[in-house]
Amino acid sequence: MATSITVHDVAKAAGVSASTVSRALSGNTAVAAETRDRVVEAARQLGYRPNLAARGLITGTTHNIGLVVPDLENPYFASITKSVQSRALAAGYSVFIADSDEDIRTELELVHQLSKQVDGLILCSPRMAASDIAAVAGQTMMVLINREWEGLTSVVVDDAEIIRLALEHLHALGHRHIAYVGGPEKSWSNQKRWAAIERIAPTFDDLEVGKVGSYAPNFDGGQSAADVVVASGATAALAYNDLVGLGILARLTTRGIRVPEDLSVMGIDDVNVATLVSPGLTTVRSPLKKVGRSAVNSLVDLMNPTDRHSAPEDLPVQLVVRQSTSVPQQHS
Amino acid sequence: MATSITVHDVAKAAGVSASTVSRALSGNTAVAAETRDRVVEAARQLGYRPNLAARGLITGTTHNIGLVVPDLENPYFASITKSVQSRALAAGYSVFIADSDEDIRTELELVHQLSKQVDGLILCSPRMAASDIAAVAGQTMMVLINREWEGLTSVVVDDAEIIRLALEHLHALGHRHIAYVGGPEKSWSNQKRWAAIERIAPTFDDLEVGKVGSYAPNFDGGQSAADVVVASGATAALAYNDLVGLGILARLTTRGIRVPEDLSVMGIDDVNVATLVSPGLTTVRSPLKKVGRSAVNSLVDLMNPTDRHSAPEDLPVQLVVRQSTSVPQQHS
DNA sequence: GGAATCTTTGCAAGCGATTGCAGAACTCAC
DNA sequence: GTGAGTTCTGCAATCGCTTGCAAAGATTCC
Repeated sequence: MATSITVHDVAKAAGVSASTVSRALSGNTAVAAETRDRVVEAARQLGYRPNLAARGLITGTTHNIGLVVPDLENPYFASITKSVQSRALAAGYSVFIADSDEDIRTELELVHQLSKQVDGLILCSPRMAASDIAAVAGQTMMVLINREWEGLTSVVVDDAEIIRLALEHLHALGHRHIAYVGGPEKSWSNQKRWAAIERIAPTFDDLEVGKVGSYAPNFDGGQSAADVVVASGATAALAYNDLVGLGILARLTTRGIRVPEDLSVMGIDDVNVATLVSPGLTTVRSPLKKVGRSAVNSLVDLMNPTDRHSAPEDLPVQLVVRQSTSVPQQHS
Repeated sequence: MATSITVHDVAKAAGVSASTVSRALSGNTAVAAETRDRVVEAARQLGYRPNLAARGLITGTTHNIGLVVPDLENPYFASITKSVQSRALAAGYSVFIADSDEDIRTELELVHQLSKQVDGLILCSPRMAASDIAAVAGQTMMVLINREWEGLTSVVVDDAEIIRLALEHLHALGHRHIAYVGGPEKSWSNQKRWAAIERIAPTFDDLEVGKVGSYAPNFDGGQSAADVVVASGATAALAYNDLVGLGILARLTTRGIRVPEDLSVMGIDDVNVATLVSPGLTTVRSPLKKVGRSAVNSLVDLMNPTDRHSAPEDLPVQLVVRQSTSVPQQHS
């Protein structure tokens, strides 16, 4: 591989010193117009691109950010990742991606690996211990998604409102016994959602919401949960997220249990696969694109304390009714 | 933010020089066992993590790689991304992610931005012009996925075999008129697949395969294509990929056209959402996880020319029959 | 015991950029 | 023509780390 060209090459070509090249290209300091043109032209001809590592060494800023997610194949995180990447590009940052594969150890490892080569980190649905988060936060700028921690900036969707919308919908349909299919115990969102249920369920007349196990937050988890849901006698299932909902749907179909006639099923998030299935999955939509964008904005604000801060976006959730929920029928 | 600790801090703490710290921690040069222990202990206590940018500056290697994909929300690329990330981590590399959003300009822009801060690049389904690829390849180590270019390493699944398996399956069921629903014109895979069809279709008795338009390689693209497929009079549709297949499925369901009774539908790739729908989508599976892993392995080999090269993996494709294909029925 | 060899360590240079400082060149006014 | 004030540019230091070289100390061998 050809050894890449440096400021010195450009300097030589333009007949100036390296410092002049630096100044001419950065534009921070005054350089004679004629000189600048000569430098710019030389740089263009040689195809010069500054070595960002070297620059970072001296300026102390890499213009890189890191994003840690539990599972890239989960469309929920794929959407967030996509919007983070897109917004970061617009803001002049490159992004390191790290998939912890739902594993706490891996997550921590990745965070450490990344923390030294980025200006800031976005942790999405982190499972790691609060103490570890705090430790890393002391060294690196950090924004949390779907988790809060004192003193740290975070972007969270309103879990309580999600739950309220979901319960309201099911209750309005006439359901009085609902099973909540829980996600990972360590998941902050899962905890928040269950807490919201315990708080909000009593506000509805005659509504009983039971919790069913803890399952992996994906299709397989839903499949595992389905039979337990059926056995619980509930007339509706509210899944931790859409993938779990889809897993339940699939398993029920296999068993010949009709949705929504025999059992209503709801997801949460409205990831883009929720529309693909039939019956379409009723769900509560989280504004994933906004979440990612907002996280980057917050992080950029954090990293450039001098700039004017962008106003925090609000993150509205919304009930999306499809075919997987209906009025409960009497069991035979 | 606390200024991070350097070799010098560790050196002072351990009562040695910076160079000794470097040697003790890297293990490349002999260091007295007792000294090493002291250094390691000091480093551990201080939580020292080397500044990789600084190291990269001198060793000329960043231990970062870049991955460019057209669409992270597409489960096909999500799977590849996940396996690339995972394998890269195991090999000691961090990965930059770049989503070009199917746009050639963005893709080129991202490649340039990344090329200066990585040891190597993986380009997944690049749409960019061959000349641009060549230009970048001159500066940065590079591995291509789903595209070939003279002199460059690439990882490709056997499109001809995919097509052969698909046509064989549909022909065996009795289909004689098949519609191929094309993906993006600039997509190398799409070109290869259609070329394979033109070559292989004639080897089957009495088989006619027509091409239907060019559609976005996603769910929406499939929905757009469905009506045209129906109008073409084909008894089976072979989609450019699973998402297009799912889009077709959804649109047909909406129109009340039964699958597979009225029309058989096949996808390609077997992305992990293909199982979620009913009827399940018949498809030809590409070994996505292996593709990602293999790309990283090749890139690592390229970047470390001295090491023993890993044997190239073979990437077997496989027909997966689900419920979306069957014997064609006579039209009323 | 002394020369030769080996091991261990520190000094200093340098990776590719940025930037404070100071000198050179130029302008302008008196 | 001289001094003051501007502009522009180069020197040299620096960021955090690695590494060639050489010196110092330890060990071996005759």
